[in-house]
Amino acid sequence: MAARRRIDTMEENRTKLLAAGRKAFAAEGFASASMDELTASVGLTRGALYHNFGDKKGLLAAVVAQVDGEMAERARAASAGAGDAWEQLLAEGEAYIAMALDPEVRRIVLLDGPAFLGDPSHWPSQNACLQATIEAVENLVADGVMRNVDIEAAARLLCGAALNAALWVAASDDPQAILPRAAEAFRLMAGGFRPTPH
Amino acid sequence: MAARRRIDTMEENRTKLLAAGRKAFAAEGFASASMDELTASVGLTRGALYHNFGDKKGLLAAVVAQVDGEMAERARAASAGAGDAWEQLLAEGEAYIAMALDPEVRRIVLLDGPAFLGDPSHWPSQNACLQATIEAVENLVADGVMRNVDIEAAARLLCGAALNAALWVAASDDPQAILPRAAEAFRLMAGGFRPTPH
DNA sequence: TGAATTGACATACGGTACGTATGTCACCAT
DNA sequence: ATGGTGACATACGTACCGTATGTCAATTCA
Repeated sequence: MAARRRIDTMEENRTKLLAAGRKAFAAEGFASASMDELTASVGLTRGALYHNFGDKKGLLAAVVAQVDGEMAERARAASAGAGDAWEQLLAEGEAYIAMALDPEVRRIVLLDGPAFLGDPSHWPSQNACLQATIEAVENLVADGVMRNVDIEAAARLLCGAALNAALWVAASDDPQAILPRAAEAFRLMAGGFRPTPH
Repeated sequence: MAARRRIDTMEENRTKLLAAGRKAFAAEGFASASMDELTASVGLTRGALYHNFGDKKGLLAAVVAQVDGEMAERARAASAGAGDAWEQLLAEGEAYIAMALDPEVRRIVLLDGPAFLGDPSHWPSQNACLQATIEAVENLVADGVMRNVDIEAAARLLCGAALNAALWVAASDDPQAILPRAAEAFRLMAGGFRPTPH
C-alpha cells in the first residue's frame, strides 16, 4: 500500500477536527466543549488542534465559516425555486427562518458565534447570509420592485427579523406550529419595502 | 455609630457584586470575567458570590435582569413622548436600536445572555422589551392601526429587526452615521404591518 | 445580660481545561 | 543515504470554577 502523503493526512486531520468541533459545539456549546475529549474522539491530541487552528476559538471560527457557507447555499437554493424576484427574496428569508431549526445553525452561528467571535459583520466568512440578501435587495431596488431604500439597512433588517424569528421558532415547544406564523408575519412586514400603489 | 445590621450589609454586598458583574461582563465578556478578580475588586471573595448568586451564571442572570428592566423602562419613556399610537411603536423600536449602542446592553443582554442563559423567552425577566412590544402591537391591532396580524409573531419580528439593526450600528466604525439609516429603514419596514389604504 | 445559634462570608482544596514549550518521528529534498 | 522540516504528541504551568469546611459577628432566647 502506497505510503500516505503528508499533505493528505494533514488535510484529513483538519477535516476530522472540523467535523468533531461541529458536533461538539452544537451539542455542548463552545464554552463547555472540551478540547481533550474532542481531539481524542477522532484519535488525535490537542497538539493537532493547536497546530491546525491556533487555538480553541480558531476552531470555532473555522466551523462557523463552514456552517455559514452552507446556509448561504441553502438560501440560494430556496430562492432559485421561487417565482418572481420579490418572491425570491421572501423565499430566502423564509429559508433563514427554517434554518434556525437546525441545532447546529442555532447554537454555533446564531448564539456562540457572535458571543465568542464578535459581531458577524467582521467575520472572515463575511456572514454569507447577509451578503446574499444585500445582493438580492440591490437588484430589487434597481428594478423598482422595492422602494429606493438604503440597501444595507434594508438587508440587515430583513436578515435580523428572519434570524430572530428563527430563534423564536427554534426555542418554542412546538416549532412546526410556530414556523408558519413567523413566515407569514415576515412576508407581511417585508412588504413595507414595496412601493406604495399610490 | 450604630452597628450595621446584618441584612443591610448583605444587601449592600449583593449590590456591589451586581455592579461589579455588570462592569466586568460588559468589559471582558462573561466567559473571560474572573470571579476572583471581580469579587476582590469590591473587597470580597468568591464565598460571597456563591452565597448570594449560587454560581457564575446566577450572577449573569441577575445582571441581565437588571439591565433588561432598565431597557424596558427606557422604551416606555421613549414611546410615552411620541404622538399617536403608531408613532409610539416606532419610537419604541428606534429606542431599542439606540439602546444597543450601549456596550452593556449589547454585550450582556444581546450576546452573552442568549449564549449562556439560553433563549431570552425563557428568562425570568421575560425579556421585558419583547413584552412591551407585544402589548403595544396588541393595542394597535385592536384599534385597527395595524392589520390583523399574529401578535407575537409581529412583535418578535419588530424586536428582532430593531435589535439586529442595532448590533450593526454598534459594530460599525461610525455609529452616529449609521443610526439614522437603520431607523429610517425600520420605519419603512414596520409599515408593512399597516392596513393597505383602499 | 450572657450563652447558644444562626448565617454571611472567608479559606482551603480538588478537579478540569487551556495554552505553550519541548520532544519525536515520519516524510521530503538534496 | 543523510540532514532537515514540520506535523503531531507529551509534559507542564497556570487559571479558574465549584464545593466543603471553618470562622466570627449579629441575633435570639433564657
